[in-house]
Amino acid sequence: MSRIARSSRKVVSVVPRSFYERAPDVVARELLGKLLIREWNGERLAGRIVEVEAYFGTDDPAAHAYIGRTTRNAVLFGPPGVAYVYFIYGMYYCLNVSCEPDGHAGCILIRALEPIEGLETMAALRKLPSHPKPQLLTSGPGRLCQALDITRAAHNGLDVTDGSSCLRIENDHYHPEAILVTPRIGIRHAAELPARFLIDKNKFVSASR
DNA sequence: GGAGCGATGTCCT
DNA sequence: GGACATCGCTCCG
Repeated sequence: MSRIARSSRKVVSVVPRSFYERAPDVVARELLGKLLIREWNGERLAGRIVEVEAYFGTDDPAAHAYIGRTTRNAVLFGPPGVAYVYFIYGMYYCLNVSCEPDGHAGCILIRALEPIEGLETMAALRKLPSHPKPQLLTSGPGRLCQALDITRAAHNGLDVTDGSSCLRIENDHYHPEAILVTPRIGIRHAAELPARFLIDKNKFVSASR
């Protein structure tokens, strides 16, 4: 059985572009459990994606793509598997990944991670004391961008399907046991649409308001 | 532990 | 000029 024991250690690989070339709700559900990797000053920061939201294209009143293509949201209309980072409320960044084929808008908002590697560095980047409650590190879209030092200037337009990218998404073949679907959080328009996906019973999903 | 609110930059009308 | 896919701090029970 040693042969099985060896092969049970699955290969970790970057999630390919074809994964993102589909509808936002499909991609969102399947992104749960994947790893977000950030190479920061030679250190590897990593977290498991435990909460996401799907944003559709020009038909979705809550989506940035709703108003049509502009300089700010151009990434959404480009190829899939690209980071869309925007600045919100004068203080925070939010990380999305574009999906749908090139020319069609759509994205996934990464809302929460379960921190896996580099927790002390994340705490420092969040300006929290050493050994904080880990839930404070990456539970929330603004928080996780701060914890991984993700900014619009550095990361908007970055290819997350490139294995050499400082920001990428990998698959270690973890499968969530149960997934919950709820309405999206913090939006005015189309607030009733069930497009928020989260891993059931995971302690690192963001608190809803 | 929950509701209320202020901070603050960027984009679009 | 106003909206905004947020967060952390108050104040109150």
